[in-house]
Order: sequence, then structure tokens, then C-alpha cells
Amino acid sequence: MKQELISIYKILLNHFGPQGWWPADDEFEVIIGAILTQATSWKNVEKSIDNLKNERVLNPSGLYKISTKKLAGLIRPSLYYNVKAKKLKSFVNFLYKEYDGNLNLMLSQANEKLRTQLLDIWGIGPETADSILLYAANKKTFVIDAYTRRIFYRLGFIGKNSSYDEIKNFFEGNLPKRVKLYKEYHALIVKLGKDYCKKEPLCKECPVRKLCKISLINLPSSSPIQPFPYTLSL
DNA sequence: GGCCAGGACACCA
DNA sequence: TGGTGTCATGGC
Repeated sequence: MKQELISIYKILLNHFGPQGWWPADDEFEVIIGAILTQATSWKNVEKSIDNLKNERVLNPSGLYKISTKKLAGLIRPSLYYNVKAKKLKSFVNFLYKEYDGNLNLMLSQANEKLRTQLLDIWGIGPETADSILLYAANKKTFVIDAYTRRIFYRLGFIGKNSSYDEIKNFFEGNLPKRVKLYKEYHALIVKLGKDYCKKEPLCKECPVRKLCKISLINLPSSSPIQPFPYTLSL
């Protein structure tokens, strides 16, 4: 099992190249983006991030002071803006209550402690919590999203009704525990999902299966799938 | 013009 | 716990 998971990672990295996640200027922006991108395309989130930057409120004190109503107006492009404004507020309120607004102090907490605290915040579920832990706090936590479920179910690694924690444990138990690997792997899964794995039902010509099977053997030079010269550092 | 995004929560049985 | 409705913009 370990080798297959690593092989798929290598295939994806060769095929797509490094994804450079998370696209953000600082850790706070990572967290805000993680909340805004819930069930929303990243392009829409970028517009909201720009709005927040232009208003100079993309920082703990800025979001702490701004009204929920005005905040909702700024993040309008990223869908469900009223509930997301409340979610952002609830996170920042937590940050001030527990850590006096000190983000670095929050991020320096132990993995499990911080995960429990994040999950306790209204509006932050398992995927958002793990995204914050991995990409903002650099904790060894694998992120599971809809693409991960869909793709690895189709590849036959997990059951249709596997729980979030079951899938998370599957990845963490079968991969070298490296933050850099976790970050890149999840980003590559999302890239694969966006490009090849929409919601259509499983079929024999599933592009994901196809990609993996083709890439597991030596590619002829005439193959349309050309490996990129990226080196691996697991 | 329709479909659906890098989820989470409330409410129901 | 599992299934379903709600939220409500903009890109493709």
C-alpha cells in the first residue's frame, strides 16, 4: 500500500509539476482563504481576498474590528457570503479570546491541541482545520477533500462511505510523515480532480485510472504524457 | 443558459 | 450516523 500511494504521488508530480500551495502572502491569509474556499472555486476567493486587502483589513485586528455586515459585502464574490462572514468573525474572535490576537502563538501550539481547538470553532470543520494546520501552521496533517474521496474511491483505496478520519489515517499511515510531501500531495490531488475527475459516474475509461496505469510503465517518447524533470524529495 | 466549485451546519428520522 | 436542505456568486 505504501508504494502505491508514493507511486501515484510521483506520477502526479511528474505529470503536473509542483503546485506551489498555499497561494498566499502570509499565514493569516492562508487561514482566511481556507474558510472562504469552502465549496467555492479559488478564483472567486481571490476576488474576496483582493477586496479585503484593498480595505486593509486582511489582518487579525482588521477583521476583529470590522462589522459582520461590512465584511459580508467585501467577501461577496466567494459565495455564501453571509455565513462565511460569520465564520471569519468566529475564527478571529477565537484568536483574540484564546491567544490575545497573537497568530504566531496560536500556530506554535501542538498539532493535536490546535486541531481540537480549531474544530471547536463554529464554521471550521475537519478539512478547513487540517488545511490551516498543514499550510499555515506546518503541522504533519493530511488534508482530505471531496476530490480525495472521489479519486481514491475510484482507484479502489477507500470505501464509498469511509469517514473523514478513516481516510486521513489511511494517508498518514501509508506515507512518510513529511510536511512538504503532505502539502504537495493534497495540492496535486486537487489539480487532478479539477482537470480530470468531475462528478460523472465511475467508468472503465476513468481518466484517473488511465493516467496512473499509463504512467506506471515506461513511457515511450511518442507518448502524449511527457514526464517533467522534477526531482523528488520525500 | 445551466451547472457546480479546494464545506459546514442545522434538522430530521 | 446518515441523509438531505440551506447558503446564494461567478467562471466555464
